[in-house]
Amino acid sequence: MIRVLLADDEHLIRGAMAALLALEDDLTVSAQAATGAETLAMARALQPDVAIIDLQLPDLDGVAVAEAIHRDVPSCRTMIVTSHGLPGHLRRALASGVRGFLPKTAAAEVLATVVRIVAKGGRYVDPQLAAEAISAGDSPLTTRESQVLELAASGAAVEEIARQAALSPGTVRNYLSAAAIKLGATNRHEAVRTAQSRGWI
Amino acid sequence: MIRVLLADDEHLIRGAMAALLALEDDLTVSAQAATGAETLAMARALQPDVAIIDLQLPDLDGVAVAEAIHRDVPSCRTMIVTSHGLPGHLRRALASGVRGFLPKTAAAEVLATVVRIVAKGGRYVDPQLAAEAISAGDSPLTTRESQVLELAASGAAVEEIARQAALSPGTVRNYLSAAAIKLGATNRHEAVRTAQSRGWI
DNA sequence: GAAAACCGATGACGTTTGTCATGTGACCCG
DNA sequence: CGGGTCACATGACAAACGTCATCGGTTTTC
Repeated sequence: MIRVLLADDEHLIRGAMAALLALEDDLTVSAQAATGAETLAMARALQPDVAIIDLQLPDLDGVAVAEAIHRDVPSCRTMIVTSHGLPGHLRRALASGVRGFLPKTAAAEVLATVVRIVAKGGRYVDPQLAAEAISAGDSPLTTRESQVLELAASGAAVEEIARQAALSPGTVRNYLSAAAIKLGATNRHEAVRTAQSRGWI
Repeated sequence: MIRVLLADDEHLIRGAMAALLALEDDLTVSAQAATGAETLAMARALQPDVAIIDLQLPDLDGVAVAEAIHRDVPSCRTMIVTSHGLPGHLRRALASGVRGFLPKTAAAEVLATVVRIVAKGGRYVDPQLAAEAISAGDSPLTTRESQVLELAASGAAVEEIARQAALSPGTVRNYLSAAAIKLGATNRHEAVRTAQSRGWI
């Protein structure tokens, strides 16, 4: 029997997925969590075989939770499910040892299959997403460009960004300009949207 | 037996919700749809008792689908489920005759209950969301302010917005300025974010 | 029928951006 | 050790933006 930990902040969805998994004879949902901290605590306490983690959790990023689980509960394999299938997220997830990556647009039937594959130590990535991730390539932005662009994502003015990043306003504008050029955008806001759509910030 | 039509573009979620509803003896999921057009076609063909519609569908807005169903299949009651519980959406939905409104953060147990209430002709709105909708109030933006702000949401420049809205650039700036003031924002981008967070655009 | 909104436009103003040239210092790699 | 990349900064200029005053026309409302 494969023991599953289910983490998703949307209660309705979490319950629905539990119902879906309950249909399988060889799987059992032994715990559910709504936040990253809760997920981690339950993984430690119950040592499940597989943790299914939503990428968007209120406190922590799903990938960060997975990383923490790998560190604290090495026997527990992890897989990510997400609404927004962004190449950047997939890249980050795989780099941190996540074994399964499934967009919520995937067929309902595959969920149990992927859980079994992951439980056995295998890997599964949604084929379409994998293709996108390969064709999208890696982020062309430097560390600082990413950071500044991330701060710009909230719509803050240059001065505000400069304060938060402890940089001079002129430097901030340079970084934003460089990022926009690399992303083929005509201004910072377009650049923010592009970077977000590829999961680079 | 209450016959349910389930519409959600995320296959995994749709399947999971179907599994959840299948646990109830008095409910049956008679059809599933992934797009607005599909939903409408199935509602016409099968005349279900209740349609559960996700707010975000690839082609049409969930509320628009509900409206079309009310027109074409008056016997079918509708309810909306959504990831983002925005007051503006709730307002729009209720105005167009939707009888149930549930954020996906609601408890899984209530789903079947709400379906039964709606099937009987009753209404159900998530209490927390209702409170937010009341306290948030209605949009202070005029038609044109909303429209221009919506175009600005994509990060387009004033000239681009002016072209798309068939307005002069100066007029666009006036509307954006007025909208920003009404929303207490210091620039258009902050205004866009504020308006989006309240479901006003 | 007047007042109050809203729509659309223009011109002017100061501020904020985007862009470019240029410089310094740190670090890594061949 | 030298070249390349990155981080950070400054100064300068043109373009875009935010704001305000003001105008005329329509619709809604009291």
